[in-house]
Amino acid sequence: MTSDAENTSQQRTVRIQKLEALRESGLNPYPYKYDVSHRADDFFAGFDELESGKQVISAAGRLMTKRVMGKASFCHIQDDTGKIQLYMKKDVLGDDMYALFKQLDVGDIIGCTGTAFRTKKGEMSIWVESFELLAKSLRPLPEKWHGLKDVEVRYRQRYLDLISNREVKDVFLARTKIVQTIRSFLDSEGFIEVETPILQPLYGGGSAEPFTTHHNRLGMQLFLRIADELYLKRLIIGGFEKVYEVCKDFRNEGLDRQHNPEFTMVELYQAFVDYNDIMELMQKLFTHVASVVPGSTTIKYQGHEIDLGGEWLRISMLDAIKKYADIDISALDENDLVRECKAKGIEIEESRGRAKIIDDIFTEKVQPNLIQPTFITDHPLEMSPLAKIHRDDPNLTERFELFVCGMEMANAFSELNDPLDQRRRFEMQRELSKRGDAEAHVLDEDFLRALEYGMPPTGGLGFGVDRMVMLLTDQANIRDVILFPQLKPE
RNA sequence: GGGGGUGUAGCUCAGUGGUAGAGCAUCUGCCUUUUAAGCAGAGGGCCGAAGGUUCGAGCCCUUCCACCCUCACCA
Repeated sequence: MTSDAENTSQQRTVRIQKLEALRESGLNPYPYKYDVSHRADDFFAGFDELESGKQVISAAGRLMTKRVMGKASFCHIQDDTGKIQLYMKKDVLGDDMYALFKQLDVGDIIGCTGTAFRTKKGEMSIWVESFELLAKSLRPLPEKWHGLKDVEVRYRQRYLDLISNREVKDVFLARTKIVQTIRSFLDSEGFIEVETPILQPLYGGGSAEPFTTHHNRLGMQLFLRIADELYLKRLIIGGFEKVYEVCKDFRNEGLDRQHNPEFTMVELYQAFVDYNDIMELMQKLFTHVASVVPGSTTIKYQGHEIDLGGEWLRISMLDAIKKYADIDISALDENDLVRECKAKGIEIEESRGRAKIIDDIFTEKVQPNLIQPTFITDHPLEMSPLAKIHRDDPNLTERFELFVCGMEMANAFSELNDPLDQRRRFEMQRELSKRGDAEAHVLDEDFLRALEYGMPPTGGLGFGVDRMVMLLTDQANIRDVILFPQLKPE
């Protein structure tokens, strides 16, 4: 992308000349404040009273359109809540101020005072008595009718996207509302919101490659967290019984429409409950959030109609793989699985361990079928180094993942609280690491020490906020729910 | 990394080998309830970059860059 001064030179030069002319005439093109009595939504909501009372009001915003018709003009200003039409009349404003108006450019920020009135066509407008330039704009805005379409510019210069495309702003307002709703739900359930380190001497709690960084004074390598799990469990050990964190996590992975290297999760941990309780909590939370945004438990996502309000499907990982891939993995070791996948034409990467192969089968054969909300439960032991062994089957764990529209939305366990078993699991991961698995969990002695003091039975959950927002706002790409998504450098 | 696509004026887009186009935006003039305001005129381009083919390249070829889609990778 080319973008700079030389490109916009003509229009920019004209605007800088206007700016200098304003300064010479004694006007500050960048004054300090403006008293706003009404924003657009207040104005429209109270219009009838404002009009009949002839009350003088003030409004401010960015000039978005401008129609000069000789001695009278119309324009629209846009504020945080909407657009208001202004009527500027030469014999009301006086010659000087009207001349100033004609010098304004679309994109300038102005404030005005005046009274409410309706035009002949019925548009609620302000009959402007005076206005003031609040900030001069030096670059032309995107085209008023088509808006800004160039995706790269939309992400790189998100402010232009937000100015030009109202529906984009609505998605981010919805995101804020969703996060608020999650918080208020968890608060009302008695959870305590906490903050744990982003810079960690060891990374843990997930299978992912981390970003590394360095602390100069301590002379040590640090990692940006890939998950919060191990710190939140330390808090459970410390006596907090219900904690959660809205956490930015970082994973050094490829980018696609469901992955951004920094993303937001909510993780929560509750003492004295198991994964069945957490499953109920997840469902309750999700349906509650949907009932606020978009406002219904029946939602549409990319052409699918999703019913969050009904019964959610539950199927064990083994049964799901039997059903969709026709493989009974419980009886098969790593070599058998490799053979079976080859026979069935399932693409897998060999010599990465049994867990990865099962995950490959699941991702390829099962996941795309999980459209309605589905809990996949009871994952094999090797896949789940932080989950407690299943009470009925020592080869499985008490774990679930939630899928909607083929997207993984959440991951939860009855948390492993047997410190000696946890040590063995870390050691299994170390073997995977030796075999070249860059995402294997690393052994965390400090965490093991904490576990050895005793952690109560605990249910834990992590879910992706970005993906939840995607689902609830019907966005296909994670970049459309992250204000400033990661891009290659310009 | 593989496959497909896109890149032309500030923005949205036309332009399949023969002088670089439109609408909006900008500048000048007219216009006192317009609303994608209108009318008349003007300026604005290294056609993503570099090579090549050709008498002649925005267009054809090669390489590169950026972005999008898709596959792979990635809980």
